[in-house]
Amino acid sequence: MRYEKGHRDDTRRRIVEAASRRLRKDGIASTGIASLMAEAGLTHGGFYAHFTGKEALVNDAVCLALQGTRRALVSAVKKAHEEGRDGFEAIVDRYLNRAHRDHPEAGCAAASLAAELARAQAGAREGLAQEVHETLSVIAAEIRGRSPDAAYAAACAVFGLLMGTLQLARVIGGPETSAAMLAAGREAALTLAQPRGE
Amino acid sequence: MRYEKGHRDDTRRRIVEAASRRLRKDGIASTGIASLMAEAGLTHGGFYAHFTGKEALVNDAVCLALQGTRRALVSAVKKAHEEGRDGFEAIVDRYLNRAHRDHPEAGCAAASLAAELARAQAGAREGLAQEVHETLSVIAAEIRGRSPDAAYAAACAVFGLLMGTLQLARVIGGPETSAAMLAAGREAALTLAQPRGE
DNA sequence: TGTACATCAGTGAACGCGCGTTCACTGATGTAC
DNA sequence: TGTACATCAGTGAACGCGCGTTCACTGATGTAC
Repeated sequence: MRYEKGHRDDTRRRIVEAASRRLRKDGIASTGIASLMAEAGLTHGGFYAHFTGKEALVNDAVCLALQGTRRALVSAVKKAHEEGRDGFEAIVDRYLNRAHRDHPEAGCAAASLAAELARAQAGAREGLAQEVHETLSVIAAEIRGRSPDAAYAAACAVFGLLMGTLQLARVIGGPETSAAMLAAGREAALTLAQPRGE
Repeated sequence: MRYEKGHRDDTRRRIVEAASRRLRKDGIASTGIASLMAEAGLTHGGFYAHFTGKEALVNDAVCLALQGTRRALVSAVKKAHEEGRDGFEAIVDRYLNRAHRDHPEAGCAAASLAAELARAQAGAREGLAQEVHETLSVIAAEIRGRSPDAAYAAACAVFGLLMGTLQLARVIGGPETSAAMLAAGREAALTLAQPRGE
């Protein structure tokens, strides 16, 4: 067909975007190449013109998703600062809420896929560490009154708390129990970011 | 063959135990009935004499694993109390350490499978909520100086923190980065259980 | 005591299906002459 | 301006494989007579 310049890149992007949503929704093992390509409006054979294999796609899709989450946190922080609110609190509220709990396909890839990625081949998590590191830095920047190292360490714990709490809220049934989980996580996150007294 | 009394129950237990390890190691979708039965010394056809389907096995195996984790925490608490140490600190150290990070097959099922269970059919997580609730109660009992409700809410956050931190430590490469994650999680957990000043 | 039968945990072939990957092919367009 | 050819994103049949589940069957034992 000889497509216009940029067509190939557009297609690739479309596949990665579709994968990014499907992987978060269904998990890596349960997401098939054929149905994914169909979702992107293509047939399965063309997949290997864009990627060396499933591993490579997973890597790209996970990185894209993590970038999206980070951007969402950054923009929540920016908006909060503009309105004179606390940036850290904005991050927590952006992460621990019902919409995020109920829509994993549009949410944090770490919460949806961390355990499965830990089991995956190395090629599927080449970019992961860097993306997580940058997200942790965004969180650390909103923790005041500590040395950079201490703020980063606190950010690690906060991100673990957010991820873990969201997972619990998703897996434990009952709207009220689940909402209580989110509330408990929120309060704990704020405690972790408080200026260190004691 | 007409086996001795109790043989059937023994076999069933053996299957559930094998599944409990394999599921935590490889995930639900990647664990096949046939290879699981082979691991238990049987052929795949016999599976349906013991379980209505994969869902039912997953449910039993996850509950067994969570019971194991809870017992480990309870025994760590007991030992700590006998030696005059803090029970909560014992729980945290029992959960966030290198052995647990490196051996998911013998570790916490929530950390390995929470996200996948959230996607699974209802039948695969019938017993989950109760098991998690009991584990949260064990943690809550070691958080002093709060009302029962506040201690339980704090336990929710602590368990989320432990799960999330362990997952991050597993997925982020580099022994030193990973060890720093565990240390950050440990410190944060202790902060969350501290008597409430501020 | 000896024989016929019921029991039932476990066997293994077979079912339809989806998986990741390969590959010969298509066909609309840009380029060379 | 008109024709022949190269390009290459995308197609779809085919590969071997493992999946969850079903089912007719096995065969050692306990029980009934």
